[in-house]
Amino acid sequence: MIKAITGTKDTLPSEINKWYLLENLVKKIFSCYNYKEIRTPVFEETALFCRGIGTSTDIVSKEMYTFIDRRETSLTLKPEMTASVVRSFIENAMDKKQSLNKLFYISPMFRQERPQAGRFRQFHQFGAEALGSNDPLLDAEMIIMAYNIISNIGLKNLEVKINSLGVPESREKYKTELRKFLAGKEAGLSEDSKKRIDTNILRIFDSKDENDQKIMADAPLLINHLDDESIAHFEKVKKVLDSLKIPYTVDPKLVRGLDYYTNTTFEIISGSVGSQSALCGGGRYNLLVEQLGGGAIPGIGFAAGIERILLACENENVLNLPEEKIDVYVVRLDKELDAEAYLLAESLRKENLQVEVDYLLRSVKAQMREANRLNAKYALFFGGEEYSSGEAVLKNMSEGTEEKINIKDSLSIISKIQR
RNA sequence: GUGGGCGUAGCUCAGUUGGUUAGAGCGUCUGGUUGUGGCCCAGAAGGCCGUGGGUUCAAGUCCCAUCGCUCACCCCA
Repeated sequence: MIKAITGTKDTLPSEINKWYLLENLVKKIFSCYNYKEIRTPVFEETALFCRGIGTSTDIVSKEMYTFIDRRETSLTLKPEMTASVVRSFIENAMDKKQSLNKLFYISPMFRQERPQAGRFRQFHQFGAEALGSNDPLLDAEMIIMAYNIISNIGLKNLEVKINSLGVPESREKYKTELRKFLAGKEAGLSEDSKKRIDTNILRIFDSKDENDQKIMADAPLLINHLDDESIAHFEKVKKVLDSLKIPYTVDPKLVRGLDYYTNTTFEIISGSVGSQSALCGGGRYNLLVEQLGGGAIPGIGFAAGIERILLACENENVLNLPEEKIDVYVVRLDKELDAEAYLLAESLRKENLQVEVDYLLRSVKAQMREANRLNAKYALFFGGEEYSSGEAVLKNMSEGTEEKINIKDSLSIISKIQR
């Protein structure tokens, strides 16, 4: 038996309505903030992600689905959206058409990681990118939009964490200081963290190793080494969040993994999923557009994991949708009248009713069981004696009441059904 | 890439110290008088017990390998 690829899964009809609901909420909220949807190809030239995300990151160094096409070009299934959006932004000269571009997306992403709770190899994100302004109000807007969507859906066990990484100059100065602090303490660090001293020293703060945590408890914090402008920027973001009573905490140890972040970074964490608890993450990237060959244009964005949000919903027992119902089940009383029964169903469907008929030539009893299983509001008995007088029997399934109606007069049927 | 747990009907799971034709509940299908659902009752279909090898008179049960699922580490949404 051929099975779905490891780390991928089918979204079955029984769960699709939750996706619709979340996607519609996403579109509605983004539209309130005047963000416009953008769709980009699922694959791009590999070089885009190497330059955009950073070759030293785990995503680029070991998690990408990369392949060579017939023209010997290296292509990669997109592991995240920001690089693609920025590429499109530059390629389509969006900054020349309007000075601020506010974009959103809902799209599959691909990363070759080991699957676990809330992590898949093909997963889906929605997110937003605002390109063209360094206004801290936009930083706040990103956090607010993400928080609104996630809390609107009914999730409770949430934590908003924010931090500022400042600008590269102050960050480099700080890293040197952190290295000085760690000098002589390497022996006590975990193997992973020893490596991080060279690769990504900030990430040592994130370590789950107890000894690492102890050592880092006294380490100098980046947030205390920011330049004045970054501090002012961060203060303004916090002020807006305070005014709107967004329940956030400043987490000086929140270090996002991708190379392109500057200034504000944030995450929304759920306590209701497994170890992969970040439902959403984002931040400002004022250098990325230029790095990808565009102008010196500031940007900020976030991405949220749909599967993780739905998992949290399941674990918190929210997002319980009502049972699906259909309007009418046409019960065929005579086998010979199957085509006529179908045509009757068709005329009702033209009036936008949800209608089902039997395609299996089953007994009336079996058809009624089916009607019940489908939660039909009405059963319409077609055939028999009534057929010769141009009538059919309409049964209200919840009341159990029946009445004769004229078949030709489909509008009268509909008025009965739609009341 | 590393480590733990688990693979028995469509689903959730039982299967006793290895011992006859592998079970239950739910679901599906058919019936319970001629053309009527839900509840109830009766019956039926549906399993190379993940795959391959080994031990044994005998393996769903023990051993090895392999594949898959799952959770965690790394990292990320």
